[in-house]
Amino acid sequence: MKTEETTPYSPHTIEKKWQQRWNKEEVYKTDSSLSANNTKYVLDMFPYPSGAGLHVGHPLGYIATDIYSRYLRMNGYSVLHPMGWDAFGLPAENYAIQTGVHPSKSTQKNIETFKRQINMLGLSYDWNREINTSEPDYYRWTQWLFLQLYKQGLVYKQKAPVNWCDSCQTVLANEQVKDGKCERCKHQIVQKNLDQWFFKITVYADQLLGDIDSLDWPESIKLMQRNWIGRSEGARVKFKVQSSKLKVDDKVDEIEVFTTRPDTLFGATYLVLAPDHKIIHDLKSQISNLKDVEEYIKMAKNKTDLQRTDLSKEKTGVELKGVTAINPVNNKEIPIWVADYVLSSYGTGAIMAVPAHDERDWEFARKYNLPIIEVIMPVEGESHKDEESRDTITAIVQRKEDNKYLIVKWKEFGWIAPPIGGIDNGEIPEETAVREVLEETGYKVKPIRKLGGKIEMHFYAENKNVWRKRFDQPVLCELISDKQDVVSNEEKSRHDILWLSQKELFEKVTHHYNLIGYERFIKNNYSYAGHGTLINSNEFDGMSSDEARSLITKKVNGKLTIQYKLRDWLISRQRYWGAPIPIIYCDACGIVPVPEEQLPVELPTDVDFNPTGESPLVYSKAFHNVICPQCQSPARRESDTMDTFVDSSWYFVRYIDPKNAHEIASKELMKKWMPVDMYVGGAEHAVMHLLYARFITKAIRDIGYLEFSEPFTSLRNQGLILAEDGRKMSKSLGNVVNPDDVVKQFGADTFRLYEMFMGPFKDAKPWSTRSMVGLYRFLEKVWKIGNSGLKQGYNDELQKKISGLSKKVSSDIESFDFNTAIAACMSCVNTIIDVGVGKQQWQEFLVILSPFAPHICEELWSISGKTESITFEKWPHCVVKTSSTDTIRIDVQINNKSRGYVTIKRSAETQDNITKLIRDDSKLASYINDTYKVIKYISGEKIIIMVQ
RNA sequence: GCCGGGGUGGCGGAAUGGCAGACGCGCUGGACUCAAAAUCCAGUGUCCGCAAGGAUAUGUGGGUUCGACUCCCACCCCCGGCACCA
Repeated sequence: MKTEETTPYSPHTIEKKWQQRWNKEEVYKTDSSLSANNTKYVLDMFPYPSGAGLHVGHPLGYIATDIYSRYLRMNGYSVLHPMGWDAFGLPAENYAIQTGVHPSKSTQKNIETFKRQINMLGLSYDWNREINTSEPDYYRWTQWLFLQLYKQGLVYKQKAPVNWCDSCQTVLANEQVKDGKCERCKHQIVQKNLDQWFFKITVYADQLLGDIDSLDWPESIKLMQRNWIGRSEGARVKFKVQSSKLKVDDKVDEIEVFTTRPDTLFGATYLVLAPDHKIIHDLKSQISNLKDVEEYIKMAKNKTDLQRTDLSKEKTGVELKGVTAINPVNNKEIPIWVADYVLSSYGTGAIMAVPAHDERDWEFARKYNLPIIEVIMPVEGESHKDEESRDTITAIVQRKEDNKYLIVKWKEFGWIAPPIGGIDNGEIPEETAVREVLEETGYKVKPIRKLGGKIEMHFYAENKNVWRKRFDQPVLCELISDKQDVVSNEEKSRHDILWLSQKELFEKVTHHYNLIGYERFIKNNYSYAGHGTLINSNEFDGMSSDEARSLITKKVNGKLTIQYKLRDWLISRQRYWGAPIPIIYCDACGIVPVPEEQLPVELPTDVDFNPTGESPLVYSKAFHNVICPQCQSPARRESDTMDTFVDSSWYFVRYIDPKNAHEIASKELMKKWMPVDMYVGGAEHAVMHLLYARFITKAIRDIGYLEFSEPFTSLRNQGLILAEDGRKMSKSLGNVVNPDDVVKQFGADTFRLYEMFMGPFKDAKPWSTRSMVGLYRFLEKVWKIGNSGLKQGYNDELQKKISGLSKKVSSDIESFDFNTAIAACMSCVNTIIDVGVGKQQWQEFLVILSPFAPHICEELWSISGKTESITFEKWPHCVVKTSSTDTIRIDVQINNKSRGYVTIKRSAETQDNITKLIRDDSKLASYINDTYKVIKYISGEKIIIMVQ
């Protein structure tokens, strides 16, 4: 292309010009008329307006939704694409403590910065719908929501052990505690018993779990939610408590446990209570070693969560002497222990320990010498008709010098297995093991002990041509001497002897040879946690775990139940900068909800922010003292505020109708827009925000305000943007990239393209300022083409490319593969530079590029003669040209190597013709000689394979 | 430990089971220039070769297939989440 004198690409002039114009003409204002159909709601997770301003990670998601929204508009949709501020929160309050600047002031200032930065990127938000959770107009409805939930019985107040952060001087929700530390300030969390408000999210546990399946969300997020909700099926079983001192009027006569494995009840050899279990207190008078017990409880209480969950440490516990429990299934007397490996907050806070079939109980039982009874026999394979049944042993022989194991390789069948043999009449398994090892290998061994219980195995014996069932007992043996006895020739001819390391065992030992037994042995863990066949369980012997669970539960009058890990949502915060909880305490009337017409309960301004452990609101006379709405006598207001996650659990509803003074949002408008079609944000909200929003949605639905159950139909996560050094961007490392600087240097369009081009949207990827020039160069090329007098011509090769481009970019935008969409645009521009472009084709190209780089495309669009904004231009839908259907491409492989392809008319597609084509193709012909022939030709897959 | 997601040039990354490395960065050489930037042209996985070309190559080892980055099995490593939930 000739280098003509054109105006240089000057992004700042163009971008400023178009941003002003879009703003003035309210191009992005939502068409909110009820008649508008084909609506889409595209939403970003709204930011907390921090003092640091916009970080380059924020726009990644915003640019993606902007591209998505622009694409949808061009496809005829009416798009709701709003932005707002999650403005309540601790940082603003902490800033106030340091500087004395009121949070509303600093927040307002931060919002201005954020907004300026967002606008500088040319993002197509409808600012008429801007919301701010810290404004009374907004939190009035947060409070209203609280009252609705209260009315529904979904809110309660309770003294409960809560997570207290001494640094933040407030409680935290379970979800906000990471590794026993405050998620925000990393301070150690302590447990405090406080009177706090809770939302009953657990009421919805079942629905929250069940509805996950229907969501178009990343599987990883769905899984995290499922795990967080943590549903387990099991049973509650009561154990009678027995004591030498037990009096008739004693209240405590039983302990209820929750177990997921009622089928193992015969193996329950002791009970364990959590250290803070109420029953311990009630049993006090019966416990003979009370001092030891109290000391243990005190020690356990002083442990931090981090210490308690340190799995590398041994479990500890203490027996309650003087009391015992009765296992209801066989009336056996078993000891009761207290140990902090049992949690009071899950199930009943008490467990039945089955050491033979639970790893933790096993570890504990071994340490304290508690009895271990096997009641489940593992089963490998499935049973078949006419099985032969035999009792066998597997001898596990370890050589001390090198820790290798004695293994036999069967020549005829290729099996690799330890010595195995049938137990003869009158033998005990240990004797069989010694005998078999000697017979097969000539080694003399002595038995050490049985490894766990028997294992039931079903397998096909190839050598005998029959299905077999074995009840196999693994026996650990020790080598007496390295010397081998003479082995009979018959045995020798059948197998070789190998010594394998642990690792090799897992790799080489073949199929049905006792892998369960091995694994349990090698991992030094003889508890078997899987299902199987019951043994040592009286009348239930021989049943499967599945059959036995309900029958045993029934026999002991237990109850089959479902247990969740999910706990109620603690929403009280002892801080100022949040929505006040709309509750009044009256000496006469008790807890009185603030009447709806008195909302909002506004935050006072006469407060001292310095944290005291109580809400700063306590010290505001104007706020604290109030008249009881019921009896008009003096009363006081609740001084706690709500967790900011309450604000963000419903904000997407308010965007629908942000200025409505009578309702949270008009039902008609909600019907029109909700639920959110596409929601984009970071994966760090996998369980908190996203679960809370789902819960609140279901709750409002049940109150009658919504007609759907899930707020976010589709969810996409953006990946983290790392610093150039590959580490996380952080102020302290000094590696933060400021979007202002980048835009100043390259312009917004380059910035947008770069962030989308960096790599897959959902992946973490490092920033590279150096690589940005590539995108700038690309736009310079685009600029040059757009400014060099366009021909009227029409180029076939290019038209094919542009049709393909429209298809490629469409599908890439829909699947959030923005990086490859941009690559395709670049490739197209390279073609244009090579072959030239006609005006109409150029305009089509601009439309395709415009969602990514709207400013330059608007400018070139107008330079090309258009007067309307490109915003609502119709997206060029590729007409799939069918002219090429009668020719097909046949890839050619010669001697298993792809060498090229030939194109042929479908009608002429015969092997002879193809053979000729290959011979005529100079490149392909160079790979063949005169005697070559086509050996295989797969028409449907367009593949041809030949051998010379 | 368990559950996810990944391992492809110097770098970011492309590849419905069909010519691996698209696109971009960087680098090398050349053109333009007094010179340098910018721009343009050519090249760029590795090894052998003057070249044509050949060999080799997608974490490691096996397997399925005419054909494997892609599917299956085992292992190693990295990232993220959960973690005594009975």
